[in-house]
Amino acid sequence: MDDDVTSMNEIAEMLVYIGRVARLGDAGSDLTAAQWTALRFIARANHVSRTPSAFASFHATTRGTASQTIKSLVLRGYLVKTTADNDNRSVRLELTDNGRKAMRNDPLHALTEAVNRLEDRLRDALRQALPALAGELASIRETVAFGTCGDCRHFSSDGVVGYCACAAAELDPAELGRLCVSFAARGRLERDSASPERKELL
Amino acid sequence: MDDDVTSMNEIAEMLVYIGRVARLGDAGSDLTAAQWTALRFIARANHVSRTPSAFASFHATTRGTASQTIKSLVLRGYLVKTTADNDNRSVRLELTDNGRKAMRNDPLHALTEAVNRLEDRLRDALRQALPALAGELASIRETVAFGTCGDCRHFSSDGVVGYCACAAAELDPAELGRLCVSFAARGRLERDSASPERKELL
DNA sequence: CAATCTAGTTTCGAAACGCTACTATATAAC
DNA sequence: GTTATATAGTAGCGTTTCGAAACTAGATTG
Repeated sequence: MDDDVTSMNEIAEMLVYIGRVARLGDAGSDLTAAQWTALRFIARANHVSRTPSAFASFHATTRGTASQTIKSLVLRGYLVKTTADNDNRSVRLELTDNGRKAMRNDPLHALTEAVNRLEDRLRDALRQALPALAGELASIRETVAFGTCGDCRHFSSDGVVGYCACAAAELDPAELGRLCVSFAARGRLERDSASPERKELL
Repeated sequence: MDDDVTSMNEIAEMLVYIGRVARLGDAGSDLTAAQWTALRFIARANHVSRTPSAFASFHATTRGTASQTIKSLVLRGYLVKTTADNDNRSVRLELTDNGRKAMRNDPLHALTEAVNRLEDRLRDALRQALPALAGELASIRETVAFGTCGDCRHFSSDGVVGYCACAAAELDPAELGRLCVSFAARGRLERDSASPERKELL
């Protein structure tokens, strides 16, 4: 029993350790760790999630800090801002050609390569365990979880086109693998009322 | 093929995301995230690894920064310094009673709890995959990996007492589950000459 | 149309961090 | 045994990050 607690702690510490080491490897390139995280997020987020606010919650920081990080990327010409069609307060972010080019040198590739070298069995296990873990963590913390539309509870498919119950609209197939702020994990039911303020997005 | 690359990237990003979210939850308590990391490390490191330098490499930062972080914990009465018996330059760090008490409120417990809620199958997979991943990452980066004596290549046991080939000495059973700077992963052989400067420790 | 909510920005102070320079001890070379 | 070199740790400085709070402006509710 006590043994078990110890081993959970070891897993948790290892997770933090790996995340930190991978993130800090970002040093040396022309972008800072925070800037890489932002660029990566915008590159992987779906349409409604490519906003400063969504990045702020993904990055577990404040909107103010997120705004600064994004501003620096816009100044460097890696991101462009456009105002959303339906809401003049809101900003949509997109990668420029330079941004896409920069992403090809993403220092995270070291971790990607490390994942690649794992046995298939372990890699598959990670693929399953990590989203579940992110969901549990978000539930405990009562924060927003991030996940892809294809894994989302709001998603359904009639075999031909995907549908998102959250957006109440058909889903562009390209969005399926993208991150969404209004992601809701499938499976466990208790998590239903975790984040009260989750309505209009996507 | 291209699909595979995408999914490795997703795993890598998820790892960084979870690590970051867990770490940032540290905010709100009386210690900063860096201070928690230091306290946690000293609490989990074996005898030869409870030094400022070992913490610096674990935390992927410089010795200068590590020194500051540790100084602040000493000032707060969470750590004490003693000079090593055999080397007057070197410092050994230990938790005080206050330090141990503080550890009971470690904000990382949210992640530990999340790990706890996973299915057994997934948790076991993490227990295997993460050390392997840390080893691969360290190998790619050519940095020091961290792991516990029990998983170390230098470790052997005749069934009664454990022995560490690196320290050339019997191993206190209490050290088995502790982190060590001179950890060397078992299994893959190619990793043998990864870090040249790994000799005298433990 | 007034009150309230939300998206985003700005400013400021505190801390983290990397870098460089420095002290002191240990080890190696000759 | 003296000199050179490596290692453990610290101190100071400038940059960057980050959180908190104040602020602007567009949306929403009643």
